[in-house]
Amino acid sequence: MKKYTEYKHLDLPAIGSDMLNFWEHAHIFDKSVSSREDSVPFVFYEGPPSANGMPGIHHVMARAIKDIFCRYQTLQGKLVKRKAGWDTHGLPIELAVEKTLGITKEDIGKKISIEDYNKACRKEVLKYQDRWEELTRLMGYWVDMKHPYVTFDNTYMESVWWLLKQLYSKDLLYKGYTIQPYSPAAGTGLSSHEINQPGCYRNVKDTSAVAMFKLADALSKLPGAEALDTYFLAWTTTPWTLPSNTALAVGAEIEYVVVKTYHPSTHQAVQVVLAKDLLSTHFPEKNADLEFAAYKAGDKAIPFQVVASHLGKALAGLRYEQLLPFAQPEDGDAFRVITGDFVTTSDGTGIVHIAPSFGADDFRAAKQNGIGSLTLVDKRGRFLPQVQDGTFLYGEEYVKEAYLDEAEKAASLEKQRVALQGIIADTSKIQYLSVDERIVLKLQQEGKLFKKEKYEHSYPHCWRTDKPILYYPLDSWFVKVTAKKDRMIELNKTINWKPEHTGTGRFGEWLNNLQDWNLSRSRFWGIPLPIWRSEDGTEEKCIGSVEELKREIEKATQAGYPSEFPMDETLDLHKPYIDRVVLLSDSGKVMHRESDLIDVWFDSGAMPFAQMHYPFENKAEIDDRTNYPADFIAEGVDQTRGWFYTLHAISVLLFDSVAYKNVVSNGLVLDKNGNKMSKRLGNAVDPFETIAKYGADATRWYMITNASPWDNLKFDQEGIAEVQRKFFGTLYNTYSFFALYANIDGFAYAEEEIPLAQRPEIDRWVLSELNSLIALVDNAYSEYEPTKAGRAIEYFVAEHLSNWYVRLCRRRFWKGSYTSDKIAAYQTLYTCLETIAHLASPIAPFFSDRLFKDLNAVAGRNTSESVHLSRFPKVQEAHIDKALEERMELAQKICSMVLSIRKKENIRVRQPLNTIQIPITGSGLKEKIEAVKELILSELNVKKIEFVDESQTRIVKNLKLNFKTLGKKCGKDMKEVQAYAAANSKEIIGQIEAEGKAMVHIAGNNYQLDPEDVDIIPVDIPGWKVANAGAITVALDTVITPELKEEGLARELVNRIQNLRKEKFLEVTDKITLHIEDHEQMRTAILNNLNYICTETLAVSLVSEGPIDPAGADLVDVDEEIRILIKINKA
RNA sequence: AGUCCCGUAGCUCAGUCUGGUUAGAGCACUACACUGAUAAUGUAGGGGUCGACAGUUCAACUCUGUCCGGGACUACCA
Repeated sequence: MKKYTEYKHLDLPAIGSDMLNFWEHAHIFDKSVSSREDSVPFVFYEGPPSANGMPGIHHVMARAIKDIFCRYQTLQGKLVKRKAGWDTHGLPIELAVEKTLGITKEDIGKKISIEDYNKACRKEVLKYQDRWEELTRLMGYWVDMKHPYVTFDNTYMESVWWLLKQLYSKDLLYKGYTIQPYSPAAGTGLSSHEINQPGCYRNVKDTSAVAMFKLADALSKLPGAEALDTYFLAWTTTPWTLPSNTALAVGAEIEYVVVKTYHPSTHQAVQVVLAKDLLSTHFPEKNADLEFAAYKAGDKAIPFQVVASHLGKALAGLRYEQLLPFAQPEDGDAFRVITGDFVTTSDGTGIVHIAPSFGADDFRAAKQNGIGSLTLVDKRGRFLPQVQDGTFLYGEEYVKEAYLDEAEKAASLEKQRVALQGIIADTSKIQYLSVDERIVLKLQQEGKLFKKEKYEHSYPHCWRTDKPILYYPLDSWFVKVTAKKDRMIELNKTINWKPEHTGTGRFGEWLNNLQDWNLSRSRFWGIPLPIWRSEDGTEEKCIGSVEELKREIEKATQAGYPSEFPMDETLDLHKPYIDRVVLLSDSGKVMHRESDLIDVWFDSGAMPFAQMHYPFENKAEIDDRTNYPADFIAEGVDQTRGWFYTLHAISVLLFDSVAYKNVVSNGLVLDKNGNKMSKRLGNAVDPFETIAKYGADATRWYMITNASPWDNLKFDQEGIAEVQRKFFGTLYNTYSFFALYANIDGFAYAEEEIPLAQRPEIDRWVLSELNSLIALVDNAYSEYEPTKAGRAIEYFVAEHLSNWYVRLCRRRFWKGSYTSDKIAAYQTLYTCLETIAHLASPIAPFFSDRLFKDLNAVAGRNTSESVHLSRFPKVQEAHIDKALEERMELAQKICSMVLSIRKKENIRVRQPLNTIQIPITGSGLKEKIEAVKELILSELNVKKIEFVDESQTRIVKNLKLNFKTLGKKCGKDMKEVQAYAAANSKEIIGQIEAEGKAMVHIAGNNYQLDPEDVDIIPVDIPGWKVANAGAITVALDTVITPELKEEGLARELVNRIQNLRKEKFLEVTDKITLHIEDHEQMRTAILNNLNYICTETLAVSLVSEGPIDPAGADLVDVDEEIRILIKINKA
């Protein structure tokens, strides 16, 4: 006879390692895939992590979510392949290598060859691969780590090249200018990632100026304006960009005013244009009343007067004279007013000076409006030679003071002292004047300056050189995602986002404001852009495969341009090797590779295709859509504009399809105080330690059930301990209880299934609840709501199964012979436990499998080797009986109320009582209670329930208004009706009970109260002890008759004997003989309950005798007054 | 700066979509009970201006607006 395994105590970490062993030896994961080879696929994509850092606790969170739904779908019979992946390129890796080697970007190619550098990167990137694999294993995340995709593999890179070539052929890949953060001091562009490092933004004081741009169009285009010189006012904190100005931007819906005033330096009458909202910051209110005629040159108070007002969009198209004409833009129709959505009236003048070369917004706005640019600053941060006038500017000057060293400053100062004579009174006294300051001086001289001031603002600095950065136009390759913007938005609407707002909000907004994707990175370790270009830039070729590369190399070689590039097994498509390839254009020109790498985000976004080396292998799987798009992906919410976006963009652009149908974006894992975890702060939680201490199941369960995955999780180890106790402890206890008695009775589920109809109410109830639970959990998993699933399982186990079913049914398991009632109890409990194993297995894979295997090792009901190879339970609709569930809820409520009365009256449950009374309200209440009467009586240790007709006048009733119906009826008089009803509740109750309605008169209005407008609730039965909750009231007869007292004593005695049995380590099944010392108060109690006492304690004989020998006997207190000796012997 | 999320008991969270009667759980705390599931369990208690203000409504934790605090992402702008 096989026995259910019984355990000494619950050890989740041990169960974890046991099950890991079993899974590995029996190849359960492989089987969970191979056993479903012919089934419908459920496509999952693993977002590749970068293994150059240690995995953290948040990875357990993200991976638990992935695992849950993959396991669930496997239980549903789907084929769920999961290929692991590694993200291996990119800046974080390069920066880590630079740090390790103690070098900077400038050293690469000098102090260290690119070859060696990239070798170091290749090594760095998988530094912690074994730790990642170990965590994956320990936490029970099932993913195929034996055959991962690796983004630095040639096959992966080849697929990426193929995708790039598709983009190229579709004209979706182009070379263009973009404005990027650029450090002239370091001579390199910076990524936004670099700029966002702490300390890069610093407060600096710059000279700001409001410049005057003279209207060049006819005044008739500005209705209402007078016949005066007219200027647009625009503010800048970087006057050095003014020579490169090519446009002015206004807000389309912002209101602008034309103001008549006097020029601040020429003192001529002029008109200026600025935003109405900012009028008062430039023109003090008090000057509005000044007489124009009274103004004299040099007066401090300058009169002004608004002469016209226009919306920004009406100003669009107006032309102005170039402010500082050092050079002309080569293309485009410059020096016009345009509109821009970025224009605000928070400061300045509401008119923005646009220098397209030195600002991202500027560049975009200029491009959209067909306006060319001027880039009058070189890459070292100096003006071009033509920016000189001999007086203020001397050509080839650094535009930021910080770029000059002391000697350069001194030399420049000498120049200034000469050149500025006549403009500045005593030039010997001046300090070095920055370019900004001199431009302001120049504007003032030329009558183009409205105002100047020092302005403090935060400005980004280069983290390597500490010098201010510039925004500078650089050559870059772009993916023209804007060409498919509408389609991307449209297809996004078909994606099921969890939570929804991430898709509509964060992602949707991002798509609505889509910009072309800058693909270029001037780095070393990444996928090289497969584009070769002729020196003059007129011809180029995009290579889409290794094969094509080979052909082109051969072609060039034959024409006399051999490349030193091995095409054998040492092939490596990385730098520096690929840069040695020289190709020929169609017309025979030599072409070299564009030096950039591609954005690492393209690598990961390409994974649906590149992980399969598409289209060079596995072509059909993509083309026939069996492995594409994904049914499900999941990552942190920080990937919304990262991986989620790049997947979507590549898919829509090239395959006109979504890349994934369902996506879960989880929130952050914070420390228990809500702070971000970081190694630096020392509050990072080590996932290995956590799993070792609590087990993966408890960790996963805690993370999933504590909060929805998309909310941030405040990770507190106490919470895991609680889950361990509350959920796993309770479930384990329930199993232990089952195993204990099933082993005694030899229950192996060998008997015929006892039909539902023949099982007692409580069995049918728990099975009904169980099937309701299956439906709920199934639904929650299928809708990607793991928290709801977990919480429902938890609730069922703790409340329904353990605290009610097992507690009430205990006697059925240990009492009496092996009857059909007992078998029904075993079958019911078994079914519950096994079902829970299935339902919980996606979240708690270890414990669930242990439970499943322990049960089936004896019962053999389910032949699956592991719960993870089984099928998800089917809801048996016939078992669900909602009315029964309601009845039981009612029973629980009544029990809890009566227990609270007992508590208040200080009558222990062991003391039997005679009667509870329940006033019957509403129809069917009596029948409902009748059905669960036995449970209530035994739980409460009461003899009988009496139902009291509610019409009995002795019952005290309360009137409660139904605001939902009455609110509609009474409207504004609701409050008064309420007050009236409170004051006259007796009359109203009487009327409604007698006539079925009651009338209320308020302020001339009559309102009829119908029975549905009120609840009449019995609250008290005078002379009884009562409790009420909602519409239910119960009363308890607390009189203890002599019979009841005896019965109570007998129960106390049984209790003491049971305790003695336990102290003496008797087996649950051992029979005993009893000798009880005679006591007058106990005499009749024992006599009248002899049978009861003997069956309960398994006594074959009971002798009550006079004084007994204290030797071998125990002295016990039966109650406060009775102390007797009891002797127990094993029979 | 923009977009989005969050704010309910000491802590972790339900409830808000669809307004209605006394805002609920668990943990923690206190007291008492129960106990052949026992490192479990029950009952009772204290603990809440539902982030603030305004609006809509007979009625607002719930709807609307503004703001405050925390967080994420994106951008960095005259």
